[in-house]
Amino acid sequence: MTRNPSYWLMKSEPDVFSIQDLKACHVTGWDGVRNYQARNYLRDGLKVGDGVLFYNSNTHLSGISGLAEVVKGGYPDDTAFDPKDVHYDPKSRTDHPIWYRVDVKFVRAFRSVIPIQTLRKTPGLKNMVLFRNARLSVQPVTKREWEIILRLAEKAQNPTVQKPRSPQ
DNA sequence: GCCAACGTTGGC
DNA sequence: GCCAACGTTGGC
Repeated sequence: MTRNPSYWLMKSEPDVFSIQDLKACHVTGWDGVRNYQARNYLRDGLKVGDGVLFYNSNTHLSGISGLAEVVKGGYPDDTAFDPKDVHYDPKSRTDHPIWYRVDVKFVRAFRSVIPIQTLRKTPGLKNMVLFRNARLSVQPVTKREWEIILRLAEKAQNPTVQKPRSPQ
C-alpha cells in the first residue's frame, strides 16, 4: 500500500550546499540537522517519493531554487558520532541515535530563484510554515502550497510573451 | 553586520 | 519546572 506523496521544504545555505551541488552529486544525505522538530520530520515524516522544495537561506537571494525528492527515509545521522565532524554530538550514540537524516535526489534547478518576497506576497502562501516558524529548516508544505509554487516556477521559466511593439 | 525571533542550557 | 542567559538562524 502506497500513500500519496507529502511535500516538504528544506533549507540550505547555498554557500555551503546549493541546488547546483545537489545536481552535481545527484543524491545526498541531508545531514547535520540539529533541531528536534526538524529531526522528528526527518525521522518520521519524510518518505520515499515525497517532494522537496530546495530553499536557499541566509544568502543575498533567499528563496526556492529547485526541487528534490526523497529517495531514502529517516535513518541515523552518523555525522553525530564522529568527534572530528562539526556536527558531532556526544549525546547521540550508535545504540541510541538522537539525530536523523534522509537521502534526497536532484530533480530540477529553477532557472531563477523564487524570492521569499514573491512567496510572501503570493495569495495562498501566507500560512506557509516558512513564515510562521521562520527558523525551522525542515518543514511540511501543503499540496496546495506545492502546486502554487510549481506554477510560480513555470511562470519564471516561461515568462509571458511580451507583445511586440508595433513598428513606427 | 545588525538584530529579532526563538531554541537550548543550566542555576535555582 | 521556571526562567534568565546565551547561542543560532536568517531576513534585511
